[in-house]
This record gives sequence, structure tokens and C-alpha cells, in this order.
Amino acid sequence: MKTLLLCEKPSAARRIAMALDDEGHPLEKKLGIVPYYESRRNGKILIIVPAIGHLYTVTPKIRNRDVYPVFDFEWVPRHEAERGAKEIKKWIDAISKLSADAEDFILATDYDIEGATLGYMILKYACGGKEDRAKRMKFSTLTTSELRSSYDKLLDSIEFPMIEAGICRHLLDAIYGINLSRALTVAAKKWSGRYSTISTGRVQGPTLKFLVDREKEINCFVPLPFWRINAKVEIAGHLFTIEFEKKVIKSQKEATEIAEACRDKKGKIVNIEVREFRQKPPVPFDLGTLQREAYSLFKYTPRRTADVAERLYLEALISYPRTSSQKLPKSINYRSILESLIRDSRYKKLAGMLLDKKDLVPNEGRKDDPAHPAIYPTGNLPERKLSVSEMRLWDLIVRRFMAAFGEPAVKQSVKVSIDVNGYIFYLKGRRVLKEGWITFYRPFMRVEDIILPPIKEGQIVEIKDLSIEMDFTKPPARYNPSSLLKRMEDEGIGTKATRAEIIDTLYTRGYISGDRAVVSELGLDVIDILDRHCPEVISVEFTRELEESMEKIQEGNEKLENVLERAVNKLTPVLLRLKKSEKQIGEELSLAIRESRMNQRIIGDCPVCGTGKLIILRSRKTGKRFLGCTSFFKHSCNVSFPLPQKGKVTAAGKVCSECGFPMIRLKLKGKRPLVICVNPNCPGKERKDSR
DNA sequence: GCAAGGTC
Repeated sequence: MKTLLLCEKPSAARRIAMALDDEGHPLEKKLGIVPYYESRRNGKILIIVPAIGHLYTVTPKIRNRDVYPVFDFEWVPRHEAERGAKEIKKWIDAISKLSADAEDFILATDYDIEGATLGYMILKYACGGKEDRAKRMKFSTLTTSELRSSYDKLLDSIEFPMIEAGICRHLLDAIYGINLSRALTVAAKKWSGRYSTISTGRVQGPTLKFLVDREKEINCFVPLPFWRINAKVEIAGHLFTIEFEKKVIKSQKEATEIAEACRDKKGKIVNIEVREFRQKPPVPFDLGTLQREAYSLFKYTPRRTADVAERLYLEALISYPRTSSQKLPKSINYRSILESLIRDSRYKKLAGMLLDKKDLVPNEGRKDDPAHPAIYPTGNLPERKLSVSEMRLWDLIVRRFMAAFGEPAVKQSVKVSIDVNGYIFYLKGRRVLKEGWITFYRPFMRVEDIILPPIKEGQIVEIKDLSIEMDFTKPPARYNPSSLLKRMEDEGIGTKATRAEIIDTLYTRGYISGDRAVVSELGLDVIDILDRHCPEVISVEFTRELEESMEKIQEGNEKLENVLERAVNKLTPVLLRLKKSEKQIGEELSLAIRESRMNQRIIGDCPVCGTGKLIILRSRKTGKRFLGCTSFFKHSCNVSFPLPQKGKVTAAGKVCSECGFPMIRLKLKGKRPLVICVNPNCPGKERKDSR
């Protein structure tokens, strides 16, 4: 008599199998590509098999993608709906086979909406209608003790209300996203005769709207002039920059008066304010915080960081990275991780310092995750040579982990007030008095000490280099991939696992371009059209409403059917109106698509003439593609660079750190994208950093 | 070649 235990993913299956086996040594087996485990617990045989996330998905019954509105959706195995999901069939087949000789069924996927829903679909379709008799393991961490106790206290059934809410989420997202995307795509295709994907959705829509709103703010911004006073002070033979008490002076007259009054005057130190403060260690990484830190330190996009972290996780160097937790439960065994890290010469001293402490208590953050702890190093050391990006990210995670256990840093700030002919200037210094956690995080600290020489009140000092400078107020900054991700997090749209991908989609659709995301005409038009016809889908309120409906469904106060019916009633007239306006919308979009396609061919500024742009061209003679300068058409620059002939070439959005030439992103089929400098003679070409 | 959500 066997019991089938269904898990969300292979790593979880493994942990669960180990925890539940009486001896802690489950049999490791394989059915084709699918790993599974046989554990023995109290005389019972447990077959523990993982899924790989969702194996089933919703798809419109009408497969012709030119048709809309479509409101009939069905759940199908993912490989039937998505290309590139071939392995899903093997997983479903394996689970079906294993379930055939199982008597009892236990759902052990993550205890959240998606976990419950994906488990339900597998029990229902792959296991042959076992959803009603399956029991449920409820756990929030994959620790041995919690897994055992959740097995001992099995819930009698899977959580149907939560599943109904999950199904609702899938269907609503599909109904809105697919219909509106089809409407826009079809309109453009009919007008131009060319296919180009124009997509939107519950998360894409509002995210693009953030960018468009910012773009408009920037366009409407009127810069105002202001003046500032620059000056230095000489103390003990050293020059220090000082700040005038008012950072911004609104009139030139006032600025000039101050400058006149202070130039060639001596200053008198009238006040010295010394402040000491403690700074707590940084909290361990959740995915979003890691993505932001990696962007700020290394300029890695959130997507790249997610990809690299995924690889580190698959090689067992770090814990599960798709987490929103900033907490490190004791059960991960801080000491054993540090004892393992100590084997790396770089961490020997640091890990040793922590191991000498009596108590190891991490400074945890506020954010939590029901399914996973914060990201931490497993203590394993790399078995192969890591790429530069893998090494940097691993090092960052290791040091952040250690820093979280460090002592608070003690810092001192000094503010010296200098009176110059009645005007006050500030000289600011800062220094670290006690490093504490900074010792561990040193390579990633960006603030330098400014150490002031001994000064005392009443001292007379020399003012140097006093000048006035005119500047203009600046418009709000454009989003970059990192700040956009933060905005999404703050607004609660998307998930930790999808946000980076959705931002990437906005780039590939040609809605935005560049590191400081500039919105294209196409992006503006899409938002404009949706704003006129269907403002709900570009509003964050849409997600709020969905969440409310899901909550009500879970409480039993709402039915899935009613929520869907309301959505259909809302969307039907919208889609009909879109269809009626197809011509006009098609024209508007098609023109913008052309411009967007053109923009996507631009790789960066021409490093030779400095005025033109490098653009992807095709040789008339050979048909080969290459990079040429747009100034060529004005007969002022004829520089050209060869391009790889295979794969998709896009702008990397940055210049080479070695030679300053623009870089391309080359995506070969089935491979990870490469970022390459366009300069064939780049000095960096000798060395290797492919990622 | 459509969404967003899991996961590899």
C-alpha cells in the first residue's frame, strides 16, 4: 500500500523525502527525466514526486490567435499550450504512472494560492480525479521538524476555497490579457499587413503606465534656474569642500551678493557639532533587495540577477532565491554554514570572527515569505570556476549573510559651522569609529570617510576657490529596471518571480528602451489607446480588485462564476468598441511600431564621430548585417563594425568598460544572452567575461 | 508570435 506525496519542485521533494524517511535515507529513483523518492515512514511506503511548478495552464478553446473576444477557456497540460514546454509531458506521464498504484494521496506543494492550485490540477488531471480524497501537508518552512509534524497532522482535504481563488486569478489574467493583446495585435496587423506582438495585461499595463506617467512629467517639466555657492576651506594645508547653508539660491543677485561678501575673507569656526550613532547591520537578502543591490553595485538588470541567482541555486551554492523573506530561521544552522565557508580563504578570517561569537543572531528584516527563508549561502564552495557575474553575486550573498550577524557599526558625523563675514558655511566630516558589520561588507560599501583635521572653535580658516554656479532644477528621473521593479513591489503588482521578466517584456515589445527607460511612441500609444477604451487594465486598482475578489472567494462570500461573469460583462463592450475602431487603432500602432523597430536597430552612440548613432544595417551586396553610423547618410562618418550573422542582436544599453564602445546583446537560440563589445580591436577581448 | 503564475 503506497502513498503518493506530490511536491511543487524537485528540491522540495528531496527535502521532504529526507525528512519523512525513518532512516533519513530515502531511495532515490527516476522515471525518465523525473526524479522521485521512496521513503519509509512507520511501515508505510511514501512515493514522493515533484512537479516543476504549474503543469497545467488555462488556454482559450479557440486556438486561432486572430480571434477575439474569447471567453471560453480550458485547463490543458502546459506543453499543449506553450511551445518550449516539451518536458512537461514527461512529468505528467511520470506522475500519472506513479499515481496508478498509489492508494492514498497527499498534497505537499507550497501552502499558498499557486501551490494549492497547481497541486489541485495535477491531482485532478494527472492522477485521475484524486483531488477530493487527497490529504494536505501544511508547512511554512522545509525544516525536518516542521515537515514531520505537518505529516503527522495532515489536513483532511486540500484547500478548495483557496484553489477557487487561484483558478479565478488564472482565468481573469487570461481573459483580460489575451483578449486585449489580441485586439491590439490584430488591429496593427490588419492595417500594416505585418505581424508584431502588442501585448498588455494586469501587470504589464500598470507597469507601462508608471513609465508613461513619468515620461509625461518629464515632458511637462519646466526647468528653473538657481544658483549655488561653491567654496573650499584650507585647514592644516588640506583643502575641503564646504557647503553654503542654503543649497539653493533662487536669484542671481542674491548669489552674487553673498559671493562678493565672502570672497577673500577669512572664516571663523563658530560651532562644531559631533554626533555619534549606531547603524544596524543590513538585513539578509530577499530577491528584490538582491536585485536592487546588484543593479546598484554591478549594473546587473533584475532579470540578469534572477538568472545568475537561479544558477547558483541549482548548483547548491545559495538557498532558493525566489523569496520575499528577509528572515533567517535558526534551523538553517548558522554555525554549520559558517564552518563550511571558513574553508574559502577569502572568508576564513571573517567566518572565524563570527564563529568566535557566543550567540549568532541575524538582524532580520520586516518582510517574510510563507514558503521560503531569505537568500543565504549554503556553505558549499564552487566546484567549478564561476563566471565573473556568478562569483560577484555569490560573494555578495555570502558577505551579506555574514554582515547580518555583525555588530552594529558606530559612526561619527561632524558638522563644522564656519562664519564668513556673517554667512554660514558647513564643513562636514564623517568616519567609522567601530566597523562592526562593515568588516564583512567592506567591498560593497560606497560611502568613504571624510576625516577632518583637528579643529577648534574660534579658529580662523582660509576660504578658497569661492565661486557661484548656475544650474537648473531637474525633472524627475526616468525609471531604470531597478527602480521600476521597486515601484512594482511597492504597488504590489507581479510577484518576486515574475517582475523582472515583465520588465523585460516591455523592452522586447519595444515599449521602452535604454537603461533609463525611455518610453517609445509605441509605448505611449498603447497606454493612450487602453486609457481611452479600457482604463481598468492599466490601473493598479485592477490588482486590488482581483485580490479583494480572491479574498471573498476564500472566505466563501463570493463565487468564481460571478467574478468571471462581471469581468466578461465589462470586457465585452470594450472589445467590441476596439474592434470597431480597428482601422484607426491599427494605423496609430503601425506607425509607432515602425519607429520602434527602427529604434531597436540603434545600438548606441558612434564612438568615432560622436554625433551619429550606430545602427544595424544590411549589406546590399552580401546580405550580411553590420553596424554602420547614421552620419554615413550625411556623408560625414563611414565607420562600420562587423556583427555576428547568427542570433538576435539588440542594444545592451551600455558601453564597454575597456574601450568605451557601445555593446550589443547577442541571443543565440537555446543559449544565454552574451553581452559583447562591438569593437573588434577592444583590449578586453583577450580576457573573458561572457556574462 | 497573446497574460501571469509556478519552476528548470
